[in-house]
Amino acid sequence: MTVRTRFAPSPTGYLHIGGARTAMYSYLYAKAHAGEFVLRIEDTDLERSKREYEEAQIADLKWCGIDWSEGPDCPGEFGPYRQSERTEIYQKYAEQFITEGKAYYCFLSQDELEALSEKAKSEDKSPHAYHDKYRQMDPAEAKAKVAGGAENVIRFKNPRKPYSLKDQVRGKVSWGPDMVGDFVIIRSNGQPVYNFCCVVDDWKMAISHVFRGEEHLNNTLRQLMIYEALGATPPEFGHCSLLVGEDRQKLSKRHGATSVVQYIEQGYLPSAMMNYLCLLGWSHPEEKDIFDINQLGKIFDSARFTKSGAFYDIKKLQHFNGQHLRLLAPEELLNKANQQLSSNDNWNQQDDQWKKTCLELLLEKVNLLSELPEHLEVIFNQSFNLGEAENEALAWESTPQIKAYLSSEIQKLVGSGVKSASAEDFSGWMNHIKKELGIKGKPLFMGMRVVLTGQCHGPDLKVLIPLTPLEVLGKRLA
RNA sequence: GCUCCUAUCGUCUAGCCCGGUCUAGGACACCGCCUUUUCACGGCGGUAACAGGGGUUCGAAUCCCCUUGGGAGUACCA
Repeated sequence: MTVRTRFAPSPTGYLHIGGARTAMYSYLYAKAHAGEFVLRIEDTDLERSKREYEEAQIADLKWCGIDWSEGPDCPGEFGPYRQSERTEIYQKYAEQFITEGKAYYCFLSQDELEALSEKAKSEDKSPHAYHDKYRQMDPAEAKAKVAGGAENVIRFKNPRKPYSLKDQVRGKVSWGPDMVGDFVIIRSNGQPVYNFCCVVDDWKMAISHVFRGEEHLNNTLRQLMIYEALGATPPEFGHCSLLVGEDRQKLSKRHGATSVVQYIEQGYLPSAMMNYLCLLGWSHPEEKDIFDINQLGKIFDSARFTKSGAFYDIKKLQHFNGQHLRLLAPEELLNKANQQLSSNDNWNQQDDQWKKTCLELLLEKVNLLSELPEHLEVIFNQSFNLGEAENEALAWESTPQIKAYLSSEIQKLVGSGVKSASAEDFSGWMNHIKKELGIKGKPLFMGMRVVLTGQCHGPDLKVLIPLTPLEVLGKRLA
């Protein structure tokens, strides 16, 4: 049997990092088993679903490096891949359930429903205890009522018996007979409800393995009932641990940046993002931490999922990003940096050789590409705030000599029409200061640094100075 | 309330299924040292955990029970 997994987002917002993670797990699992991965859009909530969100989520998924062989944008033999385009299918099975006595029409109004829930609650019963008022109604009578135009929903007739499941991550999970009531499968507007269409789709699309967040664990009970009513064999389920915030609650917008777009904008690398997310709820058999998820291959199997919720730690993500950044090939790094710095004139005016040298110099200082502009300041900044350490270095008696010498040297170079100093120029200056002025050690290095950059620390001077325009150097000395 | 899930350093986790090799390993963060005549990168080292209580056993992080904590679900959302 071919392994077929799927990711089934609702287009009601941007792709969430938790969604990206389960999508990745499903994708990796399919890849590990030479299977197929499909994308299905769950847009049965007409009010909240938007086509623009569907497009955005597809773009975000692609950015993550996740690819599918079937989906709304590349239909296969199991289509259509949008639930809003599959209503007749759901309708058909709902009607089948009615004729088989596995579901029934319910005419409870919203108000009645609320009153019934209140009543159940006050009697210390489950809220759904009285939602089955029409369960025993004569089917012919109900049908006539529907034909007469009475507003109705279709409720599934709970078999009221225990169910259990062998979950790929949780092991055996079981439920007692009255955890849920007779739940709605078709709304009064004719639209099917999640638990129903999810099952018919997973079944009709021949999905073999379902990986999703733990918040769906209890839904699985309802879904198991529907599989049974359909006479279908349920897929394997794997309910992954939740991503949580600092308060240990399910990650949501109030915890900060939770959409993958936000990380795209902040200049994170997809490889780092996926690597980090992958390790939040799964562990590498060889305890590797930095890796390319696409090289995982057969290593990715469901046995290594973690059961408890994982705190989403941006600090650690940043570390992963830094690691992946330093692993990038120079060409690739240049491309990414060009994207990140597309509006930075100082950067755009330079040639590729300059940029590459510069990146090599600055890379060790950043975890994020978006930190590059501030580090570029050490090259282009013309005014600066002197701190305590800088003032101290400027007050050394040797520093004014260095400053005077360097000023005249730079003046000379400018006069000769050169735009920047060469590495030879720089070592020449250093030798002169050492030999002719007799300054060495800390006063030499720190003196040159503070006079040329206005700071006591920063990147390697002998690489930095040739990158810096003489014009800037001149202004700083003045 | 009810149902389900869950519990190893501050955080992510390895180990648990198949008890002894665990004076519990790695990573982030933090601290120190080395490297760098600066900062960072890198290297080395340090602080730091088996929720509690009962069993079972010669022996338990590992098996069983209870307690406590945390989370999720309880919709005509997904």
